[in-house]
Amino acid sequence: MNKEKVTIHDIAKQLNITASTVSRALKNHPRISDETKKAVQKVAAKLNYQPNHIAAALRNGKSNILGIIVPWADRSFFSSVIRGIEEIANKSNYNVMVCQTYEDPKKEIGSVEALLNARVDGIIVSHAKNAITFDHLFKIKERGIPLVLFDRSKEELEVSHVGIDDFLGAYKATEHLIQQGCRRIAHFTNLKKISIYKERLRGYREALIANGLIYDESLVVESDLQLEDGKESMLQLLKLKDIPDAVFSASAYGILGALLVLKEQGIKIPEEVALVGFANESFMSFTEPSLSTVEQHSMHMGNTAAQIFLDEVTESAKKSDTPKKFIPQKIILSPELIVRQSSLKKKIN
Amino acid sequence: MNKEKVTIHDIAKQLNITASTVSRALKNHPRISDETKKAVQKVAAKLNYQPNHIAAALRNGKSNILGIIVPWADRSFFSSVIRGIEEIANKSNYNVMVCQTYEDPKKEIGSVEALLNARVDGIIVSHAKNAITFDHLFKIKERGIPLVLFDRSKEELEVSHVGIDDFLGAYKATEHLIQQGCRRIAHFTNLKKISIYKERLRGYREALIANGLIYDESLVVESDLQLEDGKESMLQLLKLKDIPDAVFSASAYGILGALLVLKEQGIKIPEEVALVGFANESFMSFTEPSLSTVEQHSMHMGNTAAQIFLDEVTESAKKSDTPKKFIPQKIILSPELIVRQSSLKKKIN
DNA sequence: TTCAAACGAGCAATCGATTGCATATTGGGA
DNA sequence: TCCCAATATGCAATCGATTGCTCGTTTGAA
Repeated sequence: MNKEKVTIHDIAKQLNITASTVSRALKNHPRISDETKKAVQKVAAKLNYQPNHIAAALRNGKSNILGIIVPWADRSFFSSVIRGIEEIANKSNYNVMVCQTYEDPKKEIGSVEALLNARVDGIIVSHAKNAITFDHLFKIKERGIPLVLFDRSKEELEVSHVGIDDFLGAYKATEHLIQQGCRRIAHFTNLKKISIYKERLRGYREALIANGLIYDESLVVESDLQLEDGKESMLQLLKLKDIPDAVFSASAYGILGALLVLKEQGIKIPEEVALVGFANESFMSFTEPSLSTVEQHSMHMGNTAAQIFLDEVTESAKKSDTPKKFIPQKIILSPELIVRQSSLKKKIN
Repeated sequence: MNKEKVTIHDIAKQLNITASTVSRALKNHPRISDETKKAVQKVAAKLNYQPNHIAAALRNGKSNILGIIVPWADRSFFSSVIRGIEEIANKSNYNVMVCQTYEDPKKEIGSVEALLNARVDGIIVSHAKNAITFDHLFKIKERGIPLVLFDRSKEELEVSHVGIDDFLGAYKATEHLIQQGCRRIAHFTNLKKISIYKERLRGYREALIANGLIYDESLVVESDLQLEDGKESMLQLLKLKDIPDAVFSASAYGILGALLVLKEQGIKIPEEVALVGFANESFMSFTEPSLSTVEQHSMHMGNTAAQIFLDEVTESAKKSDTPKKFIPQKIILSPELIVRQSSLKKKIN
């Protein structure tokens, strides 16, 4: 029933010492005697004292909260990254605050605002695909708050980033399709301002060329890469005189859309059209046929992003006599091709 | 480059007024002249002033953060609920802080601790299935912080709760299977301490009895209801002399496990075994055949939970001369059966 | 003309933890 | 015995926003 707040002052009063001493005792300050420390701990426990982090945050200028902004928290890619971030952050006593933008640039700006207002100590972002400006991200940097981007990045931002080698992932995927005997490989892409899709497109293209195939623009379909977009794109491809014998989508939901359309039309996968997606969403192993895709090591990506953040805060905590210019880290993880039924024409012996 | 913090004092200095006035002006206090208000707003904008919510939080004793604890944020049920909560909470200027427990009771206790330390203004929880004690939840109540449970509840807690009518959902699902001609209907359940599974089991049982079928314990399989559990449970059922002609699972992943096993064994769905799950995970419409299930109106559940929270904070904000005992609200939403291929033996005309 | 009410803004305390600097106590060496 | 150095705490300011109370001006009604 001790309904309300127990503060260090209450503890101090009980022991006839000051709050300063209590504060130091609780933080195991070397100048406090062991005797006092024990006494303080005992009383703290007895009164069920809970430190007020807000007060500490105000005084210290840090909240021990790490902000995360993602388009969707329920995509398995993003949720794994979040989990990876939490794993590392929690160990260093940070809590995370997750904001979803639902790919809406306005919501993204609002989220940045909210996190900044909550005085988070750092922000990890994978920005909305159709972001128009990046002023809000610049703002974070200007405020001196560590900013780490993952997956989707923006060169101009001069900020740390962790992603996968999108080019390589796409290259591997495309090459795999070629090895399976496909010759007219279509690609679903998104041509907005973010580099990952450009890189995937480039990987696709280079793989074609390296294998003596031509890069045919009519086989490259641009969209938002969601489920419905994937369906439409596939329908569009089916209207061609000469339909493709494979589709490599830069997204998971995109390839799912293709799969649903093909099944509806009674087109055989992978015999007539082979499919490979990008990102390892859980549903991809449950579809019929199961979907080949490019695994992005999302959990590890989260770990890495969190680690970069931690490095940056501890770095900026050091009083830098030499102002030491900030060098953003760019970390590129290696993707892995996961081959499932949707692209396996040949038997593996 | 105005690297650091602009405070109301900086604004005050520029205008030769005091911080009090600035504070009031920004909050549109009636006792401040319009002239002053405009001047303050102008300077605030010019200096790019960002209010420090932490300071306000300390002073006001409220952080405007709403904590959410869920087992998984990437299950579509939970992520929809979270979205529903955010929708309402954001409108009232609350930010949410989401913690995942991964069904681990220890993590759940840690999450409560973390949220309490962050001084959240309320906590909305769907607790871990295998929770052993509920002391941590009691603690929230004792601290006078609004607590709302959703989906999974705990009677003893005397706390507001929003859920669906699990009994009815299960009843409908079971009755539907019976109408489709199934006579030996198995059930996947979880017999831990939470009532939702008990209610679903009861709904299943009552539906059987009401339709003149017997309740056969050997057809009720208990597990953790995850994907692997579903597989094992199905395998177990297949060992019976007389295998069931339908399975109704109290979870989505459980029924998916059943589906995968049945397909592997070449057993036809729904002809030989019909399937119905619970909770509308997105993958359920992509499987082959697509899976029938019970929709829980998750977004609406989130809206409701957030609304209850808002009601409770504004309620407790009123200085209650009459201490007015707290009456927890219990809100039960109505579930909806979604019939897909996995349970549709008869043609619909 | 007079006085109280209405109005606008300032003062200073407060929220709780933290921390640089000052102070008090003790002990040991010269 | 004296003095310096540890050692253990206390003092008071600070972080930034908020708010009850006070004080000086206006304004309008009697």
